[in-house]
Amino acid sequence: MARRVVPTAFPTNPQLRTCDELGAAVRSARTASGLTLEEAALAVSIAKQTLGDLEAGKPTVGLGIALRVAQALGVSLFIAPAGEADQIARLIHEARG
Amino acid sequence: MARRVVPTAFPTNPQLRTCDELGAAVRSARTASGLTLEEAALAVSIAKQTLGDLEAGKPTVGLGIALRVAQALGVSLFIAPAGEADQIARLIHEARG
DNA sequence: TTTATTCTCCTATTTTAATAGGATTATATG
DNA sequence: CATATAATCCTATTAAAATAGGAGAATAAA
Repeated sequence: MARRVVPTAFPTNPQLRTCDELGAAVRSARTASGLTLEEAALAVSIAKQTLGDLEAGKPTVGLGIALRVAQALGVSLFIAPAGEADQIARLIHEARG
Repeated sequence: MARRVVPTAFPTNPQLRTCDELGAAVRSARTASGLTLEEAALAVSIAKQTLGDLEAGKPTVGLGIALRVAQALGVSLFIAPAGEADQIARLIHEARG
């Protein structure tokens, strides 16, 4: 009789350009692990509203919080000079089949 | 007789874990393009101090600002589930020779 | 359809980010 | 070494993030 945490899709595009994309990834990772917003927020020591904002793609969230939450929930980030971007995006895409 | 913008190295580790790493990448990209802190800050419409904070790895900088500056200066980011992290890191590393 | 639970809003408060301007420090170059 | 210039470090002000707590809306599942 209980509503469960609803799984969402991880973004297919490997390039991270916007806050929305990071938010979607974080939400996907959180729901995949079955944690509620409140549980996850407690686990990373932030307010549930802040985590909600991050998942909603609000650009106002602090960079440190965003990186910490991403890592804690299982979202990995990568960095490269823009010149390598296309090649890397292709590599990741291919590696997924 | 003038001091020029000093080039710095881009982080070798493709994985983005900390604010410091993003800061180092941004600084590397900025200096590579020969822009001063003030010029670059003006170009992306933020205060020079904020850009300085970002490059110094301060976690307090806003996520939206960080992503916007990274993109504008030529730093590309990628995102993936943690399960793919090692494989992707290896791919990027190999692609660089 | 009902219901337990999750998520999203809302308000108020406190903390802190972002800014502007300028002073100081550091250092690449001549 | 001398010095022009970039980066850092101040101070003060304004704007906004982060928080806590709870009310309301949405919705999986029985």
